[in-house]
Amino acid sequence: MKINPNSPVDLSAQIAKAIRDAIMSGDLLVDERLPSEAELSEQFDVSRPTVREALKRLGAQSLIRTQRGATGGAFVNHLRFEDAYGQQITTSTLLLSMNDVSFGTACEARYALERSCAALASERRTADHLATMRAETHRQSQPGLTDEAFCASDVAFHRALVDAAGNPVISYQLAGAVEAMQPLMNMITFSARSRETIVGFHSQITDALEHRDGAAVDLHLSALADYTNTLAQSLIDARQVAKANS
Amino acid sequence: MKINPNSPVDLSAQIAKAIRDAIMSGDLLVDERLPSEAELSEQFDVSRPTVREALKRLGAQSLIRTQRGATGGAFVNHLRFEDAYGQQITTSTLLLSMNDVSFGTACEARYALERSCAALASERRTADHLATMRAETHRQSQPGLTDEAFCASDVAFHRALVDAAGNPVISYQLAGAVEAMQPLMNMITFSARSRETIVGFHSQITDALEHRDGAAVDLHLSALADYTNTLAQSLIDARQVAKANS
DNA sequence: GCTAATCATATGTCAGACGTTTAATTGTCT
DNA sequence: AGACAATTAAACGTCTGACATATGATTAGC
Repeated sequence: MKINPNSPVDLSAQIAKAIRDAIMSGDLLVDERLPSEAELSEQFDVSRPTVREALKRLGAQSLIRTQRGATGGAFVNHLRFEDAYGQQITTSTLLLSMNDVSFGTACEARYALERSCAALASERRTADHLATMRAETHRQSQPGLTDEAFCASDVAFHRALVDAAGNPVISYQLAGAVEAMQPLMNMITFSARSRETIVGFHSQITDALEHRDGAAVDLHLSALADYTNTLAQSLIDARQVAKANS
Repeated sequence: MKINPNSPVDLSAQIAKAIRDAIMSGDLLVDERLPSEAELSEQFDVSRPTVREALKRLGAQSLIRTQRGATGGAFVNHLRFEDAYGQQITTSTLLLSMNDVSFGTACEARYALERSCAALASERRTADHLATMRAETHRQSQPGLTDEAFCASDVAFHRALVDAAGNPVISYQLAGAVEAMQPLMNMITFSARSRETIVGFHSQITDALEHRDGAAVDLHLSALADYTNTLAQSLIDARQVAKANS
């Protein structure tokens, strides 16, 4: 746990790494209080601002939380799945937008992962999950819905499907896959007619889930994936044609 | 994007959020240079240390990178999949260790997600993937291998399987699922005999992949999942019995 | 014994300064 | 003119010291 002032790496980065390692190795337990900033700056032989920068780094990763006041300080954070969702979605969104992942690749990943919970969801789905999915499907059939609201509802539908698998690890992993797709879907304005088709798929999926027919859920998900991909591809082709004619 | 000095939220957190939003909305493009720390502190009407804390937060999420020197500054980072792996693994590991996820739940998630790429991997696997998997399987059959090295090789085997699907989004998502399991697996010391069984499964999976038989890959993965889960369950039961007798 | 004022502690923020890195500019020599 | 060396300027990295603010603990007073 040594800090090298002559390293090309920032002191605050070294300190953050040292503390992070201590947390991951179990040397620091959940809810345990770290030494105060003044004490840390003495231990690491750096100034308080440097320690603070290190703590902010850890805070950005939700590894610690800070509290002001007499009994305050930095505490090892109990990382919860809900806390990790947001970061997962942020990272996934940026990865997709910055690495020119094709719509096909993203779509393939999303549905491949989502299909993996079809069987589990069929086993464990509750009436609540079905109700949510039906409510969202109904919302999607409303005529006045904006494209944004439709996409949000679409995401909510698939979230319910994933959550129905009853496995928090899967829900966490798929949060990025499902929700990061929304910006990509927003790029393609679905026509009113395609909405009807999607609503149809959603109804079929929900029906299959109600009958606990995992194979059927998988089948309809695959069909939805194919439809989405084909639709997107045709729009992309149309754009290229328009571009070539201009 | 206004900063409220009277908010209960830290100024540095507000500034970080403002810049993060600008990056995610596309107002700041990849490799674009942010204003210098001095300029930012003037724009947001805060001191330079506060701006720096905000920048460290963003740096911890790999959203920006900083460069010293005359043409230095903070630049919007081109987030790459490889950069995101590490954070994904760190977060997944902590989530598993802090939320007393049962071995069964973690195992179920891991294999459910991994099976989702069986079909794709069968289509796209190259000779390279097969070679890696066979090499790792062979390494696992060496008698002198430590438990740690065995687990590392196990992870490498499954990484190759996932990468064979040829979809970077899937590889990224499964990095956490596969690699975060390693600490959990380390907790259970596999006997020499169970190693043989696992090597057998690995050989079957590789064979199926070589014949591009996705269904068989899926089948053997399921069998491996069942075996792992049963083995772990029996060890946990044995511990409880020992505990009750002590 | 209970409430209210005080105190101590620790984080949040600021101001100013100096060191270090790095690239561009300038200057000199060939 | 061209190549190399010295200077300069911009920007981040770090330090010192201070004040503000929040909050639990202590103490004083009734």
